[in-house]
Amino acid sequence: MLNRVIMLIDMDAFFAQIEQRDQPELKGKPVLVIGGPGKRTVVTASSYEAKKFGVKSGMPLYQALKLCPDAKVVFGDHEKYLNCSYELLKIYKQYTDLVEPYSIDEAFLDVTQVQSLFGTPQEIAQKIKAQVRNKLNLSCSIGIGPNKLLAKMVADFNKPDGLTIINYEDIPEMIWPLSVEKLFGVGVKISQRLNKLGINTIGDLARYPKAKLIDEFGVYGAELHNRAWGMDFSAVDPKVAEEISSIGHSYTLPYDTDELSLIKWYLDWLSSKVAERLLKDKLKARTIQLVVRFSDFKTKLVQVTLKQPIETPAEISKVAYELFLKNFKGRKIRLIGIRTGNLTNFSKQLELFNTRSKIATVFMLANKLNEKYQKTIIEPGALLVKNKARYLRKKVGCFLSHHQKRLFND
DNA sequence: TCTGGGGTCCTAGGACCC
DNA sequence: TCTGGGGTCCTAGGACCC
Repeated sequence: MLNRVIMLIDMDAFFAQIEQRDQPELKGKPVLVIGGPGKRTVVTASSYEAKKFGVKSGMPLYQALKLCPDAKVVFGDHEKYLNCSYELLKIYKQYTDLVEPYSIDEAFLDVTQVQSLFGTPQEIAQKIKAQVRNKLNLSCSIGIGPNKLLAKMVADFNKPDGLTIINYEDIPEMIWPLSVEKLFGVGVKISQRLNKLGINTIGDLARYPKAKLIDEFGVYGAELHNRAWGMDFSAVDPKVAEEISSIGHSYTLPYDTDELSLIKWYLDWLSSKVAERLLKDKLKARTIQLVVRFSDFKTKLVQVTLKQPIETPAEISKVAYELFLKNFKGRKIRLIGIRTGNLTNFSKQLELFNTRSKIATVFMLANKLNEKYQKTIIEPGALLVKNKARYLRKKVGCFLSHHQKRLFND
């Protein structure tokens, strides 16, 4: 098989860099980008000048300011960063169709097939870096490897403004000395368990008997072992990022509360934010999750899956509030959130209008009418009426097109 | 002075259907 | 009279990533 050439492009301190670009007075200074006001806010991004003091993203702001008292604190502008992210993707797509956005500031590119057009992997990377610099006045770091895993791991090597290439034969020298939590998929919990087994570096993991890892971690043990050997066969897939599987919002309250009226108010607010995004993406949701974090920081999640998908703020909030009353009433919470899943694309449903079964067509028509009048004109029960065609004709006859009438009369 | 907000994927057990 | 196995959907929890 042809050796693949995969790139991971990772923006350097993305949010902070954009702010330094747009506010020249911040250049060369430690900058902390935060999400919002409040005592409980954390650092979402920090400039390299701030990182030197030990500031990391996710750190509470008060803590970061202790480490770096002179830092400039800036409110993040997520929309601006998103737009910037789109501009970056446009640049990448000039080089290959195989661009997989991985996060707001990272993307994988498969450049295997475009080397005859744009040069060696290194030359392609340099061209992209120059273009990002010239067009957006931003710097990025690029990792190049035979698969996504290795490309991603080495992208961090020479940050900022780095360019690192790795081949399979470099794994013992470049990857194995790294501590095991640097391996993609190894977080706090798993690294603790690995450490207990005497596995501290990725090399330790690679040399550890695979069978024993499987005993300890199940199938994930085999996966970890493969990763330690730099094995990853996953493709760069431009489509993965297009399919949204859940949409949610959450909020950490300024102070812990068990007050129902307040909780209800926040659920209404969160529901409207969720509904707004559902509408924008023409989606409806069947599963509603309520997320709650208590004063002791334990987080609970309960969910319900409905027969029919919903989309309006009122519907979502009602379901979430019922979940709250049923499960968490009377307990003090510090965070509340709503996430929706089991999403169906409403525009696609409409496309199916002509090929759907009659009953589905009736349902959709009923839904549309109910929506139009903001109330239930046709109840689901009506659809079970034996002579539903006549029933519906009587009720909504004047709205039916010729085609629809024929459907009902059949 | 405690620890954000946006996601994804995996697992295990129970319900239900065939 | 005693007893099945596979598939799918749902819930809850856990781990991870940026």
